[in-house]
Formats: sequence, structure tokens, C-alpha cells
Amino acid sequence: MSDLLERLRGRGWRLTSQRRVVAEVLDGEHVHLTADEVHARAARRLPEISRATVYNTLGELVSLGEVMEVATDGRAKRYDPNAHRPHQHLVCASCGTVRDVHPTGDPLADLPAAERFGFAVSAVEVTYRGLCPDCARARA
Amino acid sequence: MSDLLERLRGRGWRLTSQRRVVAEVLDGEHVHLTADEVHARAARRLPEISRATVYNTLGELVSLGEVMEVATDGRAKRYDPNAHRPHQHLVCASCGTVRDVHPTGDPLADLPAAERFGFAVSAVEVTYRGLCPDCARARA
DNA sequence: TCTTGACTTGGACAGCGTCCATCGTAGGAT
DNA sequence: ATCCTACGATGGACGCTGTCCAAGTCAAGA
Ligand SMILES: [Mn+2]
Ligand SMILES: [Mn+2]
Ligand SMILES: [Zn+2]
Ligand SMILES: [Zn+2]
Repeated sequence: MSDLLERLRGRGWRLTSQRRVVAEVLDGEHVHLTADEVHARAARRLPEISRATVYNTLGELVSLGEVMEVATDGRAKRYDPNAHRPHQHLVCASCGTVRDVHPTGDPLADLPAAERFGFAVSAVEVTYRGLCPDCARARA
Repeated sequence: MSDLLERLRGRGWRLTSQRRVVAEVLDGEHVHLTADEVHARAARRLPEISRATVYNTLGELVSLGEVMEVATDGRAKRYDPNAHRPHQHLVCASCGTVRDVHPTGDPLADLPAAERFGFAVSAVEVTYRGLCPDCARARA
């Protein structure tokens, strides 16, 4: 993630402590935090960071393609630093846990031209839903 | 849709004028209205119907499996009466138009057991994104 | 060290949806 | 036909998520 900061500086970004902390919070695998979770974790290191700055920084990271926005349902969007390796998501219908998954096959190829209605289709999102092992056990 | 009202009465529902009007508004093909759009159309026939009642009725129809909830993005959920024939959605990234599509193949089969992490996977949603013909023309 | 415009802040605001106390009425009972 | 009452409708307050703005702050180049 430190090369991320380098890349951003290369694009003319000021390296503020706020942006540094947000980038640190987003470091890791299988990270799918909401904006408010990012804010809470960032505030542990930098107590007075504002919600507005977290939203601004996340939005910029998304525009730059460094972070992916994941809309799991009607709740808050989640932010995913694993933006460079394309993947899909498996969501627990009970607790909301999100896992990265890598299905085989190309879903774009499964949409025949006759089913495209003249749209220029550029992307496809696949969301698998089910019960995670913990929730399945609790329900049994 | 009148058989819908019969089915609902069979389940012990009171047939109020409000519920009748909401069901009428949701009749048709390729209908993907937001709750507020449903409310606006219902109010043309029944001026004093409340937002709360529209939300309640839509929620009940979803629980009964008569209507599908479609979360297109960060905007309002859309309600889809075409719940009995499984299908996926093609969404215009610019204007938000939603089309029903029927891809070939089974996306569930594309997720190997090793990629399920012990989840009991029960459903999969596929959302295709692109530009509709109108928006593509406007952008050219 | 100085300067400046990019960045941050906190609070107001807006959209979408839920909740709740109160009122009204559908539909069974008589 | 009338009465009863539990279920449903109402509308306004509320909560969550996210955006916007005017004012203050500071990173970084000169
Ligand atoms: Mn992910
Ligand atoms: Mn549909
Ligand atoms: Zn779970
Ligand atoms: Zn369009």
C-alpha cells in the first residue's frame, strides 16, 4: 500500500496525514469496510479526522481505480482495496459477511447479442448469496 | 394481476383499496419502479394513499415472493412484479434504465466448491452494466 | 521562511426508508 | 342491516447514508 501512496503523489496528490491513515486502514486482503467503519478505524490513529474527508478520499480512490465500490444491498456501500484482480462476491444473507470469489467462465459471454437490446455492455457484476458456516450452524 | 389479489385474499389479506391500487400499478412487463414512483402512480387513483402504506405493501409482496426487489446502485430500490420467471438485469450506467435479460448458462455452476468457503450458496444475481442506445447516441 | 491553493472540518442538508401512536375500516358475527 | 374489533392506513418524527459548503489549515514549492 506504500506504493499506492507513491502512485498518488505521482498524480499530484498532497500527502496529508488523513489520506495516509485512510490508505493504511484499507490495506489487506478481503477487506470490505463501510465508509463509517473506515472512519472509525482511521479515528483510532487520528482522532479528529472528519467523515467528509473519509468520503472524499474514498471517492477519489474509486475514481483512480485504486479501490472498488461494492453495493451489497440496501445498506452502506463497502470499499474494497482489492481492485486490481477482478473478482466477484459471496455475501452471507444473515450476517452480511463478504468474501472474494473467482468464478470460472465469463458471464459477459453468456449474454447473447439478442439479449443486449442495443446496449454497449461494458461490465458485469455477480453476487452469490447464501449462509456462511457460522450462521448456518447458529440456525441449526 | 387479479389472480394475485385472489392469492392474497387466500392468505388472509384484507383487500383494501390501497392494496388494490398498488397491485394495479405493478401490473405489466418490464416494470421496475421505485417506491416513490409507485406511490405517485397510486396517488393518481387514490390521492391520499400514504408513503408508509406503499412501503408496507411492497414489503409484504416481496415477502410473499410476488414481487422482486432490485437494488440497482446507491439509489432507490426498484420493485419488479416479474418475480415468477427468473431473470437478470441490464442497467444503463447513465440514465438508470433497467431491462430484463435472460443469459444462457448457470452462474451457480461457475462457482467451484473450493470457492464456496463452506457457504450454503442459494442464489446468484447478475447485473450487466452499459450504455443504453439513447445515452450512447447523446454521448457521441 | 513565505505564500498559496489544495485539503480538512463540522454542521447543515437531502434522499430513502422505518417506526409509531392514532385513526379508520374490511369483513366476520349477530 | 348493523355492530365489533383486529388489522390496516395515516402522517409525521426519526435514523442512516451520503453530499455540500463556508471557513479555517497546512503541504510543499519558491
Ligand atoms: Mn472484494
Ligand atoms: Mn426485472
Ligand atoms: Zn453469516
Ligand atoms: Zn441510458
